Amino acid sequence: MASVSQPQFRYTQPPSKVLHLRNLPWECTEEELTELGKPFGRVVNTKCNVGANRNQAFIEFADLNQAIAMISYYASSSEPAQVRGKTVYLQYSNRQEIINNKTTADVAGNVLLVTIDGQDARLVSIDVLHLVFSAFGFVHKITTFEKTAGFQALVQFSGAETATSAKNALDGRIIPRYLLSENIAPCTLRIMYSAHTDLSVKFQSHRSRDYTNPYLSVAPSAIDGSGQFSLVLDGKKLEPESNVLLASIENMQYAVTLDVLHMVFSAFGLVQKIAMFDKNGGVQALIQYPDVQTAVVAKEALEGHCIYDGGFCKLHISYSRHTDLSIKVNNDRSRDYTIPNPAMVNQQPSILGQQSVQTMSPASHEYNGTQYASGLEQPMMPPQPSAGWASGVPAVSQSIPVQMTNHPYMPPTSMPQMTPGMMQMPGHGGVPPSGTVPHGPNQLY
DNA sequence: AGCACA
Repeated sequence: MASVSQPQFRYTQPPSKVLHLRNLPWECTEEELTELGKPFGRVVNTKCNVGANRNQAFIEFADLNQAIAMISYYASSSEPAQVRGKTVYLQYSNRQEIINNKTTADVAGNVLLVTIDGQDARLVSIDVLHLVFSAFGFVHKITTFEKTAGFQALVQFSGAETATSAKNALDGRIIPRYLLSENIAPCTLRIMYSAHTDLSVKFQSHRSRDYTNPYLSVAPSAIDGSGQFSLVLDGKKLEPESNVLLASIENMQYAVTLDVLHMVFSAFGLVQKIAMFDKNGGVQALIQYPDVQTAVVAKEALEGHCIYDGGFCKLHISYSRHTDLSIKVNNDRSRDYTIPNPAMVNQQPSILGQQSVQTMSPASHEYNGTQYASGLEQPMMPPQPSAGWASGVPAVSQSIPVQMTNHPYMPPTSMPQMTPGMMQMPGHGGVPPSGTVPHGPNQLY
């Protein structure tokens, strides 16, 4: 065998009045260390939260014999040294004194270094962090990053006072469950002071935010393929208002056709163009109005509502960065309604005609995601749109059987005419009498 | 669970 090289660790240390402890709970305080050493002598200095995991510590006794007493005691004790129920391992330190560089982590500042602990720590969004810390004062900026210590965030407050109150209240606590998805494991916050006083946030992104400057440009990485912002700031969408809306459809049990979208969005004003596309396994659409105001009203009215009863085809709407869509071809997925197209008009009703023959039971035509992709099969006829906003459908579409649901939306300014029949539709089943169908968009003009 | 920001 080769000669014995220097062992990485020496298992017997020469005595020192400084003891090295490991396997401590990270919450361990200097007071607890003092308590632990007190029975054996006078503790003159301590240092906790040492090491990358902050689970090591040092205790310095006034006299070497006191340190020896403690080591000897626990060497033969049946009860191990414990802090907060955790067994701690101790040995002589290879240093002779504790050097207490009172730096960053100990000195109160306006910026907190937050470590998020837990299985799913990195699933905690910056918005959740913002919410949690905002309880203690205005949060100026947040940055998040990954280090060896795990998923961390720097949270900037106005001053050390608010930062300290947040630290005192949140250090060691878990993020309230109701702020996280049910399937996310508990996340604990560990908080120290950072040496920073002002974070530099260049972009609004999923990793960093500057709440003092909402109009800071958005990181290119945060803009998706459709030119859409996906950020949220203070619970509000960050993107500026636009005359073009991006609608994504959640829980799409039924195929949503261009015509259904046109009908729904026409309730708030002239729809100039619609483009539908597949995104992340779902369907999204860009809907263009002539002006921003109409789009704002439509967004406010439709956001979060379902096209069909039963929570089907829930709409999520945000503003697009687009102002004018370029529709290259009029087909079942995109349409420019500003350009009269006789050929299209002739093609289009055929789709509606075929679909209008019978209604189907909802179960018989669940959206399977392949209907569009195949290109061979026409999207099947969904049950009639039935959500509250349909009350705003223009009079030309009044043959649509509209049901008033639990959350009827009344457009704040211009409530379109209601025909008596619209109000009198019975039931909430979402399945219309057979033979009813949305009018083709061409009839609106 | 192994020595103090490298």
